[in-house]
Amino acid sequence: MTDALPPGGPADDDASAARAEAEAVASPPPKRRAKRGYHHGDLAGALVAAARVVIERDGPANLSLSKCCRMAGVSTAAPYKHFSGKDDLLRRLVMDGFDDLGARMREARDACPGGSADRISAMGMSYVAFGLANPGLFRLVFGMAHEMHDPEDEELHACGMTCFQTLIEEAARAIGPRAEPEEAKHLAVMLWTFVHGVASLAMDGNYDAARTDVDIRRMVTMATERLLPA
Amino acid sequence: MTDALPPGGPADDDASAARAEAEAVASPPPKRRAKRGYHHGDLAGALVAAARVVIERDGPANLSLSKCCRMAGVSTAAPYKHFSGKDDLLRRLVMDGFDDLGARMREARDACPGGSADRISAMGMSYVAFGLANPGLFRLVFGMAHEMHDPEDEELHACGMTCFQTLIEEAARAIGPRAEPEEAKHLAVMLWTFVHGVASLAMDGNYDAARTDVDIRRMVTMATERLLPA
DNA sequence: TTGCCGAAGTTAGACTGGCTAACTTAGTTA
DNA sequence: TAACTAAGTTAGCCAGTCTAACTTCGGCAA
Repeated sequence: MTDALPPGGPADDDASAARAEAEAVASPPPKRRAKRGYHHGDLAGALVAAARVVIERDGPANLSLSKCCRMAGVSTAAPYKHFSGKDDLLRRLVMDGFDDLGARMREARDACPGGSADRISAMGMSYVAFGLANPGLFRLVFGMAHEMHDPEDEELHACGMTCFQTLIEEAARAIGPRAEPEEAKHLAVMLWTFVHGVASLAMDGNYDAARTDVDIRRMVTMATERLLPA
Repeated sequence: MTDALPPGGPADDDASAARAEAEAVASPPPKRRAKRGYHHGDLAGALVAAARVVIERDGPANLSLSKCCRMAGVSTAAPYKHFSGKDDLLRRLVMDGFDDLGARMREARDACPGGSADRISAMGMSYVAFGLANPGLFRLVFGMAHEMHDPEDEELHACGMTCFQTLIEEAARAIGPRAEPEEAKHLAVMLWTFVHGVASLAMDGNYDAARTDVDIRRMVTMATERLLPA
């Protein structure tokens, strides 16, 4: 991969968010002030923050509850007072991830002065930027999640849907006022598919591996234009 | 996800290949005939076959060497006579995966009577079909592999490149005789990106999760047409 | 034919990680 | 201020990766 990401864009926001979270790992927040002795104050939050750090540093496969515990300075049995197990902690991460991603996409859309095509490109870029800034989380959200979570988990499902819905709305606007719901949905799926492909391949280093100079912004813009119905 | 896959197509070939391998797990091949006593005969092959079964049944995250050992009927220390460790076995799977995928793409291309666009669509469909038939392997090949393998591993890299090269050639043919190498490469990346997105989202159940009826064949054909330069 | 050598198994065990049970600590509330 | 409860702790089980040291067996050379 090469460039194509804004130097002060959402990617950096994400990175600094992760950094801020990293600091929160060891120290509880001001509210609910505990003296940081026997009781942590906000262990659940600290574990989530630690997990986000580990997941990016070592990859989702190498995330262990023990590591998170060590980072938070508690025993390995402590998490079970807040989560039913490792999977439950990961579920929390996935839901937060969906929320974050959705927020960034809406931000990108709202900050875009252009027409529908531009807004869709901007949302696409924010999707890709999110993946590149949080590859571990992204993989967790779209990949591993299905291996371990109940497909009937409606709360989790709703988080993902909220995200997708934003894109469907914009696709409907691009088609025009006479857009049929199914048509907009299909267009949204196609656009989503493309940016998801970009994010996945870029993230996993496959563009690098293919030794090809890929200008992500150019490619997303071009694909959006071509995929939108004439 | 819904349909869009040929009932007798490559997906079934893949499935039956997996089944054949499953049978090979416990019994050594005729060559190098061992009496199946102390010595296994082809433990390396049996472990790879077992891993392919487990990876699809339980997901890559839940693959354990121990499980493979149990399936092959050997002790947990036995694999270390053939592989340097779990990662080394996975490396073998990834290389086999690339080889398989490349072979299927070339088959699809050669079996296609139409023009360039049709051939590219056919290759795309075979890529998606491979992902759907071997989701665990696909995830391993394109995802987890980068978490654990040396980026300098040239042998592994070459396996992936062979695959990608096939698509570049076809992209060049689509552009025409005056295609510049970079142009063909960029087109190939874009096409690859789309089908990779399709495979990833379909595989992980995200189309289902989005509660959208997606006709994969139609979408791949349409996207290929639109993404090819007019 | 025999005997030795090496490849391919084995058992035992160190170490890590997930998770539980039983206990302890300390903040809140009557 | 006593008791209740939330949120920690230690100890320990089980599964998994990997190593060290031992055993088995097949093939080859004397």
